[in-house]
Amino acid sequence: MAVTIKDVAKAAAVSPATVSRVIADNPRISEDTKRKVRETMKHLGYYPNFQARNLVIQKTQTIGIIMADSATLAFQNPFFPEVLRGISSRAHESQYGLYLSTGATTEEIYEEVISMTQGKRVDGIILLYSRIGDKIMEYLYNSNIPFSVVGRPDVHTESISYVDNDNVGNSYEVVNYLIGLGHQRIAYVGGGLEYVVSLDRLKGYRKAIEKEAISYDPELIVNQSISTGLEEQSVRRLMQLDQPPTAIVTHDDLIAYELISYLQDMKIDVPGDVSVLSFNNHSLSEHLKPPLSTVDISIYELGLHAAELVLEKIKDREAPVREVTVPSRLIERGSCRSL
Amino acid sequence: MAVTIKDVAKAAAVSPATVSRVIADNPRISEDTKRKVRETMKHLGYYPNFQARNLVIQKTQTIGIIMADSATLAFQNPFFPEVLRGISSRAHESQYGLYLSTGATTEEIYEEVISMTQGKRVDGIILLYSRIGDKIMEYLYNSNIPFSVVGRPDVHTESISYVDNDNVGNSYEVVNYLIGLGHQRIAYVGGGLEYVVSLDRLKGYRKAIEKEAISYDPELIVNQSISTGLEEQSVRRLMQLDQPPTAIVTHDDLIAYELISYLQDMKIDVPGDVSVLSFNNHSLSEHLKPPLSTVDISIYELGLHAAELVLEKIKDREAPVREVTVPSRLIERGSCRSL
DNA sequence: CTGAAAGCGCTTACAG
DNA sequence: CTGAAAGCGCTTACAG
Repeated sequence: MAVTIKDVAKAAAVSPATVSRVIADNPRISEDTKRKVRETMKHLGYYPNFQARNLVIQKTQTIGIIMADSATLAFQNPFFPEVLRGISSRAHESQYGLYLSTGATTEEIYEEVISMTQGKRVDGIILLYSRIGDKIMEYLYNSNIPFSVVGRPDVHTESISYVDNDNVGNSYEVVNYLIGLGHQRIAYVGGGLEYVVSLDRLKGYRKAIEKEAISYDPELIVNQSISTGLEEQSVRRLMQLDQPPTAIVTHDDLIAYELISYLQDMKIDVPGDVSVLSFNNHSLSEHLKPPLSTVDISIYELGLHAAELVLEKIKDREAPVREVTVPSRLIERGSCRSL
Repeated sequence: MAVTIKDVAKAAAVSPATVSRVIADNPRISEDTKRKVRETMKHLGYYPNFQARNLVIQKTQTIGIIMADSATLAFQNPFFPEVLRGISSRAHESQYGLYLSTGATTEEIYEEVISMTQGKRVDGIILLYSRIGDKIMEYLYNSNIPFSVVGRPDVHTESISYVDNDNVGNSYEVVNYLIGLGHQRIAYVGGGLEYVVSLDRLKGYRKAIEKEAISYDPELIVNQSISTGLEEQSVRRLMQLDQPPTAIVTHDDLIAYELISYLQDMKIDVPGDVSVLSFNNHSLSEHLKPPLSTVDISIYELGLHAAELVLEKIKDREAPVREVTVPSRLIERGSCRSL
């Protein structure tokens, strides 16, 4: 079959141990034999077998990436590829590979995580979401497996490495911005309340509202499950309120445009009648009409740091837990107007 | 450390061989001992070590996924997550894992492919693109490694399993549709000419044009590299032609909307002044203004079959090469008008 | 129906 | 500076 370390050893007239040491660039091996061995490796087309190597060193040099159920819309969202690009970049730098969860349901993914960690397929895990009462995170936490989370964990927050934006702060700032433009009736269309990011943003929203002594009106809140699209009906309900919103904050650019299309169907102009503000800064948002005011949350950086954090834990299990906050910035474009 | 097959054997008072056979559900083991062993496995929390298992059976149960350089815009595009979803689904069904390339440049990715295949990290490869003169495909082909391609290979076409749309046909149909609407000056904004899909679509375009004895005008062709966005300047050039196009075919919805935004900047109305037609049917395209007429190319199916094809090759290296054509359909919306 | 032994392709103390 | 040997955690002929 493939050429092994033994073949190289024989051809180079050294022992397999020596070949192994040459691969590891062990300083105790003379330059002469290194050269000789490397030549025959090249000549024979030798490539080390990871499985064998990993088995003995008890590592895999790979990181498992767990996303929420792939059946969801989250997949349509550019968030995933972009965060992956950040992760890839950092992982590649340290010669780590990426292993992806393939399950479609929460249960399947849970099984996968157990099997990939227990079965030593990966050295650590990046959780691409933070959800309330998540079994997978709980398992990871209890098993003392190196992992990091994109998003603030709702429990054990102090003992888990994670990367996040300042979601409460961002949301506060954004709502405050709208208030500054003269808006008082501000709706919030968020992701499902099982996600910590949604809860945090809702908290920031509320803080900003109440600071101005505007009363918090639950009617103005739509919590759209992340797996379905935005429902036209929710938008309709919102706009048919006795006091409809004059501004809407939403959690993703794609959702924002879907929202805007429903508003247009109802002959409601953006930003003429209603201002819309969003998160994620999709590459398209500057080109569409209206150009969307949105918060850039540095998705690539999120991925980069998530990788950095697991890597730290993998390299040293006693490494201190770290929390990284990645910057966000509001990009003002044309979808909001002052009253 | 972790509990191994030996621990289970000891606890269940059988040999490691027997435990191994129980895991494999070998029919020669009595139901009695199977039950006993399974219980102690459960009790001890045993999970098989993949590395060890894979080392002896000489398989990995994982598929490597190679995308074009991650530095590109292709990543912003929903194509990648959607095709991945299709692949995941099929892979999960057969209990195969997914291993992702992380390199940012062609050269890095090439090195990775060699190391993941030679180093036995994966059993097979899915190439997510087909490019002219691609070194990676050439290597895969020559090394007799199981692989499949999303997109028609430009060489060895008969000896490689791949899945594709009928790109020539689709493009022909689409251009023909525009001609049917009365258009004669039809521009084509395609991806880079290094991709077979772009070449094929251009071929279909040309066929449709020439069938009507409309002369092929190179001025109407823009071949945008896939890694950069569409350049405003190219659009400007197109529209400042002596005889500017009345319709534009473009290769991706996101690009189409970027194009449309440039046209709007130039006070050119879509579809009033120019019709626009695209490929990929992004989930957003029905919601935006104008709703985009686009070709749905069944991206999910593309992934599904790509996985199916490698799996066939992995399971049986002598399995016949197959070519799968996935259906496409033109979705007429509001971005084209008849002259 | 079950076990002892060899082996997958590596690494790494230990010895020299 | 290098080698022989043991071992990582499994599987699988071979034997009984």
